[in-house]
Amino acid sequence: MPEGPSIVILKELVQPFIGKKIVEVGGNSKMDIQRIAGQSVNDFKSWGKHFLICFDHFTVRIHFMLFGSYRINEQKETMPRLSLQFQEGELNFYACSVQFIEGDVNEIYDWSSDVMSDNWSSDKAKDKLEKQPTTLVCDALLDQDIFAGVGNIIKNEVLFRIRVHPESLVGTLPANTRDEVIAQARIYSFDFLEWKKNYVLKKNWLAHSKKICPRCNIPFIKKYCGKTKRRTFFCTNCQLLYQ
DNA sequence: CCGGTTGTTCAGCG
DNA sequence: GCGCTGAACAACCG
Repeated sequence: MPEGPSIVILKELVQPFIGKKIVEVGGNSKMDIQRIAGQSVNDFKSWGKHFLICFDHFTVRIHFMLFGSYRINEQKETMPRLSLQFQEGELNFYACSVQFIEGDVNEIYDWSSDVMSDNWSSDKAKDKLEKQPTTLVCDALLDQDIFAGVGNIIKNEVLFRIRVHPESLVGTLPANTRDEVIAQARIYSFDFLEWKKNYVLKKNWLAHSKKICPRCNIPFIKKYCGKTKRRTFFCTNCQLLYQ
């Protein structure tokens, strides 16, 4: 569920609810979710892993964290965190974080840092990377201020694809390699989107959760890398370490 | 059946 | 105030 492309899929699936009025609200969120009742959905947006439901004067931010899920016109056995009933159809969110954002969402979110956005700016990502040369590239890819939407799977796959060791220093990467990190963070995310839509995402993993490097046929290293200490799979033979 | 995780925030500590 | 660590959250897969 959680990585950026999965949120883009959700956004596409809920398009029929745009402009529709919410007639009833339920769920066990501790936020004041009843204020949503009677409101009409102006738009659905996404920023990285954030799913945004926009109303006239406020926006509901859903973050699925690690375990969150949703159902459209269906229900799960468990109590939803937030349930939106429309005249026709319903939207249910489970085990997620629900937050309210007041005012204009365009002033709060920088769309240029979302790798899935039409407004994505690789130049801004480059500027941010240049400001933190001692950051490990595995940590940089997970930094939502730089690559909003990139998660642990995308991180592992991008680094394998461009043959970069996860513990390489951002500032030591050759310029063209650094540019590949930035370019593939976006390109792989769109590959992820298409594969996920076609239910072939896992089949296309080359590194994430794999035991053997498909290029070298030697065992991958599995290590909890960087200050983010997330599971990282890499090949010490074909992924070059820059330090 | 248990262990681990596509994520983030926050308290506590030195 | 800083960075680091661990807990908390809570669902599903293998």
